[in-house]
Amino acid sequence: MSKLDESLLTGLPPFSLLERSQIREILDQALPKRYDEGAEIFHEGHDAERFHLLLDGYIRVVKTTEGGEQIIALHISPGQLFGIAPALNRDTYPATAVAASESLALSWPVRLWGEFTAKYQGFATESYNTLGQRLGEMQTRITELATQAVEQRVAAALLRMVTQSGRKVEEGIEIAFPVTRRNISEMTGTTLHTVSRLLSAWEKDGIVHSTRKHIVVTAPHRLVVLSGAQG
Amino acid sequence: MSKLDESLLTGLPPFSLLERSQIREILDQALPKRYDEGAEIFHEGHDAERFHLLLDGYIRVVKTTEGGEQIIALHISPGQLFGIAPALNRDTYPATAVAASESLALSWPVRLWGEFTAKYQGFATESYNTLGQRLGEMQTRITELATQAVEQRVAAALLRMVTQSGRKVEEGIEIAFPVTRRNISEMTGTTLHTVSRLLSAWEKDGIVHSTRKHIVVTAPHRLVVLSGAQG
DNA sequence: TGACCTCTTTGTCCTTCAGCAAACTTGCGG
DNA sequence: CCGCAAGTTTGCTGAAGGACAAAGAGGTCA
Repeated sequence: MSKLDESLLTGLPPFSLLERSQIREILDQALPKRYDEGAEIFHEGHDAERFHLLLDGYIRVVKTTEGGEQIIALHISPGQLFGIAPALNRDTYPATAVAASESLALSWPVRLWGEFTAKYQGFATESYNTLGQRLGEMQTRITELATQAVEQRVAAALLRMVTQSGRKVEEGIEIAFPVTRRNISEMTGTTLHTVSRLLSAWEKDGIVHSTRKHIVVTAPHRLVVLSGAQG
Repeated sequence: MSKLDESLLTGLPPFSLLERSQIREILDQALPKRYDEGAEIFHEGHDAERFHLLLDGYIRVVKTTEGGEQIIALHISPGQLFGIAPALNRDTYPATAVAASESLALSWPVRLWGEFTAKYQGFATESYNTLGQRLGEMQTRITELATQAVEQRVAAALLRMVTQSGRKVEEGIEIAFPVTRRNISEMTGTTLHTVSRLLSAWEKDGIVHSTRKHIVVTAPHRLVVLSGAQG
């Protein structure tokens, strides 16, 4: 097995302040792994044995209710840490992580967490920044769910995915990983039927263009208006 | 001005591992302050200049939408840290804190945060535990808002307040701070009218007994059933 | 004690959206 | 190339709960 290249980590915030030799050390302890679309990286409630860094692809962090309904808590983009239960002193994962598209991630055993935060300058800070952002995002979703109508929430969810993972194509901006109507309903607390109706309507209005598991936003500004421009 | 008594902090988790002399040091740097019911402790978006510890009373952490609607994000009970923006590297408060009842809190300038976490054993750990719990609670609220009907959410909200602050009285368990129908609607994303109807119905059923700003849960188990026993 | 403000209750109407049902499309595996 | 599974669309119906309206009940302050 060939060694991982140092350039993998060089640009990433948690490691940006580190020496080449330190990055080497970190990489030598990392376990790289590829995940197929739909594959589970870790499961809610299981022992948190490793923490992860996404190099490529997209991850959905999902909670399942006892009724069997799923709620998408979070999307992870390349370069982000995830499954960082140790940062919160938890010893089980609070949610399940599933690859939204084919993905590549590194992971380390949790016992290295303490070492990383102590030894590598900027690592702890950056991790807590991430946490803060996620907390803020969750806040926003709570207020959305509590105060906004379904249409606005769906619009906001689309916009969020676009900002987190949008890539420019000729028609507009495309969401870079596969998304189903059901997925969107799981992000917004509605049904896939309602999402389908909304997307159909927006398609007719020329705001989005969608095919199976694939969405391009052609008029983001109009979506912003629909979303009620929260925050 | 008289010195603060060391026993104030002795039992509290963030300080439980510390020496008497260390607690003295910490107290000497603290600014104690009393807040009337309804008084604001800090405001969303303002510079986070201090972090706080609630000694007595109850705090509501509130977000306001641009439409002017309020959402209650969190309740703080005595012994808990709050306004800990520095833990997440934020330099502004993410929400507004209001005293739900007459309250007493200590506070320290944020520049001491780094010192506290570095110097006092257990302080950092405990803070991040708290954060983890709050994150988990927010998760729970998101799934509730996304999947449960209003009645279940209101029942769950009552139960949450009862567990966090309930005190036993002869009739049942009483929520230890003033709560209005509007407050509950702000916790559950509904209207005060709907909350009023629910409470009236429950009163008729002998599940709760409520007077103005004041709620006693007389049959908690039945409320658990109504809440759908989430989690 | 009276005026006022906040909190609460209750009624009626009406919109939104979930639930149910069924058909259609697309892609994949055998 | 066919069959099947997963994803999507669309119509219909009904119920939950938000919006609007109005009045009653404490509490507080002058």
